[in-house]
Amino acid sequence: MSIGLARLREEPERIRQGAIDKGEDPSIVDAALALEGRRRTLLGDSERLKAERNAASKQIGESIRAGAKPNGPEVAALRQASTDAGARIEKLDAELAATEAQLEDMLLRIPNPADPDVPVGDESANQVVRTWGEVLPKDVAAEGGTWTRRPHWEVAADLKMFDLERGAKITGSGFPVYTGPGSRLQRALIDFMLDVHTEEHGMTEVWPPALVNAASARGTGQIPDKEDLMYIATRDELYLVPTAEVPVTNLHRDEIFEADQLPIRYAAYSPCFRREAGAAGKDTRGILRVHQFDKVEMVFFEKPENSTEALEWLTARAEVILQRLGLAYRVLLMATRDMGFVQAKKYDLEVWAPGVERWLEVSSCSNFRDYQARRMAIRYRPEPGAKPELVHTLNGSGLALARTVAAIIETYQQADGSMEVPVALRPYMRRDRIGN
RNA sequence: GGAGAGGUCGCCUAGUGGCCUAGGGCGCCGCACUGGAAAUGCGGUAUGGCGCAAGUCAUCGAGGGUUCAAAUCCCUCCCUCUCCGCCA
Repeated sequence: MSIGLARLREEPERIRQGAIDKGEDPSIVDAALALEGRRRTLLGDSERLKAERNAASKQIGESIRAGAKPNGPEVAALRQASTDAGARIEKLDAELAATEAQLEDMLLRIPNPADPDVPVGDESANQVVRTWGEVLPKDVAAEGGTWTRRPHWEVAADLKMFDLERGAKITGSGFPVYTGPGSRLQRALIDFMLDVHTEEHGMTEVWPPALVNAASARGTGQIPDKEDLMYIATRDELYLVPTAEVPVTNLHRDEIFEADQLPIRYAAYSPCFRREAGAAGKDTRGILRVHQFDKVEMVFFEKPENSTEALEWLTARAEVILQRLGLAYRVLLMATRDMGFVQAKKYDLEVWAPGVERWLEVSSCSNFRDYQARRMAIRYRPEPGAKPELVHTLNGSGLALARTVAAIIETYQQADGSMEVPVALRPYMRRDRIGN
């Protein structure tokens, strides 16, 4: 992912301001601009010499064909000229390569400027755009007095829905084992979400590999920036996906679409593996922060003029899932310093978990505009025969399972310790309640 | 894992050191012919960089090497296909 050179030259001010808004050092923008000037000078010099060398080589061929002796003085002089040019080219190209590497490194450190309607500031500037559903209280009034909603891990332990201790035994902490009704709930949720996105929202279902190669990890920016976030199978140089975004976005790396093929909208299930380095000791109870979880991800490839609208639609598709599940949630418009380096605009969906009395992030819906597409060279032809342009990419969870499961358990728990099954999931669960 | 074959401009294919700045066919686009169409004919038809432009440079799976010159020769790697072995 990176900023485009053309844009860097055309609107450095906006990019500089974008960096400031995201809390990054804007001086890289000027440094990159200077390097870009140097690159063009070197490139011009090198190409002029290459043209000379090519001409000389061609002339050697023509002379020999015309009858000159291959070892005669005429050919020797041409050969010398070509060799000399070659030596200078070698030096120039080495310098050029170094300059380009440096430039690329800098471009990678210039963030994608946020859209104009994104609030500037840190997380305190995040805006709650809308809320849906009833924010349930922890204490519930009932005929026989009151009862208190418990955290999901207590309910789940009684209902034998997952087993964290044995997960820790066989793998490590943060690797839950879902059992019995908990296991079926996983299956039901994945099925339900994919059905809604494909049959009702018209997305194409994808079931991608859970490991990707280095080129793919680089494409979506997992390496080199977020390498310590991922599990790596070093022996085979493969990376366990932290989200289906990685394999699915890479589906179309180095491809050119015709305009009538867009938009392309995928819904993909995958397990997600995250080391969560730096989060040790946070959210250790239950399944609020785990190293392996399941997720249905939406990934869109759009024409640039439609991406703004597409983000709203995508976010609303994730909301449909929460609404069908009957879970209270709120939509946050993330502020510049809280939204991430590569996003132009991002909404987070947070679901209310009444047992732990917290808003849990279950979806993050982003528009990357052309920033991600540039790195992966994903383009389209606006008109037949026209010059290819970068597409816009978007993605969003729809939804992440573990936290959604926690919210379901805490929302649907009953006074007697059992759990009601959300109506939308009953056909998939083939039961109305868990326990009793 | 072993043996063999192969990766060329959307698809098929030609091309064993210099008229290859890659030829032909199919498909596609434009024009001509036609009442309209088919057939036919003519022209066009990769991507990226630099340049106001003319143009120029790079790319024949990827990377490196030999050479004045590489699709072509050498080395390493990747992928596909066939056969064998192993296997959910």
